[in-house]
Amino acid sequence: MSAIAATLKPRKAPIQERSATTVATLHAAAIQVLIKDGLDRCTTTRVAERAGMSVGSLYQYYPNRDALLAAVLEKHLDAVADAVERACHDLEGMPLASLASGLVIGFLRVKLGDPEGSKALYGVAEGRGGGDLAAKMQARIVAAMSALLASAPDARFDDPVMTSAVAFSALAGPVRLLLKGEAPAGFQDDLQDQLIRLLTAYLQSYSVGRGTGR
Amino acid sequence: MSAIAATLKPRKAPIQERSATTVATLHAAAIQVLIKDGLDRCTTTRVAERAGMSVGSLYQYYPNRDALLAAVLEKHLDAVADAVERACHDLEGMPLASLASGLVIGFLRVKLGDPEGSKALYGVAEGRGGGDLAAKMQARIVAAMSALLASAPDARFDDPVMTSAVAFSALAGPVRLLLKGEAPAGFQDDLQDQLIRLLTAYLQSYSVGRGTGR
Amino acid sequence: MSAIAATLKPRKAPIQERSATTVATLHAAAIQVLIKDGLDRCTTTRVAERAGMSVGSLYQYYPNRDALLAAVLEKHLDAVADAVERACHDLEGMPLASLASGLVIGFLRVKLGDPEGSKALYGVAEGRGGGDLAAKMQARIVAAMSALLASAPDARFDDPVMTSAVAFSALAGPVRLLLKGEAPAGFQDDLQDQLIRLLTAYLQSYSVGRGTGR
Amino acid sequence: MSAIAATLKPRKAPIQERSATTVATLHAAAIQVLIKDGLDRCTTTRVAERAGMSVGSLYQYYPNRDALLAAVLEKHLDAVADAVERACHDLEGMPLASLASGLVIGFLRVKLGDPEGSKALYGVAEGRGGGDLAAKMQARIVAAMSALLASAPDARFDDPVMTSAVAFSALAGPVRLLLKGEAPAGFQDDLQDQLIRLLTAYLQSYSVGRGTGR
DNA sequence: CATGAATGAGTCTTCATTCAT
DNA sequence: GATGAATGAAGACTCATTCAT
Repeated sequence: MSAIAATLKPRKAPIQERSATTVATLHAAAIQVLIKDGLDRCTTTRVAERAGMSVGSLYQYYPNRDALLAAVLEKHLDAVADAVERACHDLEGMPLASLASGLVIGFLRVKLGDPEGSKALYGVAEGRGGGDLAAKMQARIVAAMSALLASAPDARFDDPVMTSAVAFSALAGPVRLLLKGEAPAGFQDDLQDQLIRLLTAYLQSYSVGRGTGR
Repeated sequence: MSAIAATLKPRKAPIQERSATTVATLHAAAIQVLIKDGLDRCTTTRVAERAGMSVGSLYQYYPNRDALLAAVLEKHLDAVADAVERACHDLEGMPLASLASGLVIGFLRVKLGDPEGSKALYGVAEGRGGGDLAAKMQARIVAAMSALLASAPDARFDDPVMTSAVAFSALAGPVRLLLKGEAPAGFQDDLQDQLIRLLTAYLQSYSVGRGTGR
Repeated sequence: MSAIAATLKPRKAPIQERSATTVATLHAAAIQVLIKDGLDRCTTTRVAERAGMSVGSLYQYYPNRDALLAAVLEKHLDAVADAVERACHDLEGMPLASLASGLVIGFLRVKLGDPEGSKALYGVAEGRGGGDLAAKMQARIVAAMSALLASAPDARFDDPVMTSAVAFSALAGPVRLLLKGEAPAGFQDDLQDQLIRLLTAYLQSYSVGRGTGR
Repeated sequence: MSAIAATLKPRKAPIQERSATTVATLHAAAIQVLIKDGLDRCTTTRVAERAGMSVGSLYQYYPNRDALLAAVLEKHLDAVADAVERACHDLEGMPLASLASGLVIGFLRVKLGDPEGSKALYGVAEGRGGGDLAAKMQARIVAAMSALLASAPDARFDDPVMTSAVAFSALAGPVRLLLKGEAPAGFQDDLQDQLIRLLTAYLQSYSVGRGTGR
């Protein structure tokens, strides 16, 4: 974790119920403002207003604007990592084809569950601290997927970490395209099938009985 | 083109040599500042300073900060689109495996040619106007790739546009990961091979004599 | 009200005492700067400085410089309109000669009460939004005077609105001359008498028993 | 003439024909820009552009922006003074009633001859140097009118300067109202008659055989 | 603890003016 | 003389952050 990242930590742990509620309200408000007004106009005042409290209160929970945004982003990324980890756990020991569809379905569910929110957070992820959080999520996912791949009965991965990182980011690309609204018409309709096909093909290139692939 | 995008147009065409130089200097300066200080601190003053001229001169060529950044981004995206289009042209009529490696190699060459610059521009692409430009690049690339896929002798694509969009964005994902520095150690070493494998596998799932795949 | 005028409205109503004080301070400061430095150099920073507060505070109460100036002007014009309306009310039913002197005295009292301020505001009235406000004041005054003229026992006005508008602006002309310092020496000494004479003569040209005048 | 006013003088006398033409072009351009864009946006560049020349050329004829505007204003005010002086000359020795209508008609002709231009110049007259020029015009007009009043066979003016100053500014008030667009509907139709009535009544209050009036 | 007014550093942007070509 | 690119001082305005109430 970078030196800066330390200052991005929430000021107080939400121990008491009120705090937890407040923080949740703040998160929701931040996302709404992000969606409605964009990153630049997502000011502390606006978020507080949306959350029905004063700026001062916001600063009771976060030392600064970036910390708030980082927290919101982190929550989202954690949700994504959780979903993928869970999927990985459930798919343990299954054949490649199942892994592929299971992972894709799990990933799409989290990402497309709140498309607006997901989209809005891309911008946040570019900013200060965003990279660290994204890397953290990557690491979790790659770890979980690596383990999963290693457990696949019908394939042999010489570098599961690499394969996982490529595989996951390869899924993330098209999803980003869709969420950012830069995709061609009808993209969403076929996306899941195509991603499954993509991932399946990629993973099966490592199938036992197919050679190293190269 | 959206109404806003119109205001992002450069103020005067760099016809005269002096202007051309100035604009080029401005571009270079902007990228340097972007790399060194980040998007938020990439202020008009700083860019002008770095370019060795006054703010006023900057505004002689761009109506506002966003227009400058958009121009820089556009140049980059155009270069990428150019590279991919060129690759597509050269690969016309070749078999799937060749297409895959040709495209990956071409894409990586542009993107990794100036990794710092490429990285810095991700942030710009998130901002106002970035989406439009990215979409434009996407469209060009998808068009070129679609045509290419249709020309492949050993495959039949029922929806080449979809396939192209997925394929390209699937390549873009891992590259972004690498450039943003969120990738695991050693990622870069194997990236090209992995992307070729990924793309080859995906495209070959459409091979003649393999069924529609669905 | 024009579309632009809407953006000239004060940002928050000075409900609380602190706010009221702040606004009043701002008004006073603006006028002082206007007097001392002129319209062009009446910058938001200068006004705030003079008011002993930061620019930010100024913007807490006015969305922009024009709004502040408009508010100051409006207050002045309202005071003028108030004074004339009051005079009109008090003069109801009195003969022409009394109306004339009553109106002139009332008008001069407001305008010459704070000559410096009045003078400084002429420039503001030229700017954006000034016309609307001036027109508003005109309308109020013309309405009040029209009613008054209609009540005069010794005259018959076929077009009291026209007569009022001409009468009032005819008084305003010489006053402006005086305040702007463009008048000959000794102008002020005789001004009241001359204006009374002017107005009396004009109104009495409509006296009953004198014919329509034309 | 104030110290500042010295710097407002045109840089070179328009001796050569080209200069004269250029200056005239510049004047016309300035007024057009003033009308179209307003005082604030009447920039040197815009005026030069409109005049079909470069900013540099503009500065060949005027040392600064204010000098240009002052020159334009002066020309206008001179035209007004000229017109009134001419009228005064023509009306020499005529009775009060004739003076009044002659003056009003002459004044309205100049002012309403180019209403747009006249209106645009009100703003200029508020600015630096405007006051001096206005005062100069005032002085000329008052001088001419004073002489005229003294020549009237049917009246005796104890303070013709005062009377002239009041009379002229009393006419100017309603005209300003009209030009600024702050007048009630139908104001223009009756304006001339009303002003004649106003002036006639005022002057006739000094008629021989009516008492001093006071 | 909550509030929200006050702060003021930091941006963007404009435009009068100059001067090398 | 004409040109118009370059300059940079100056101004409007925003918003993260603080702290008195």
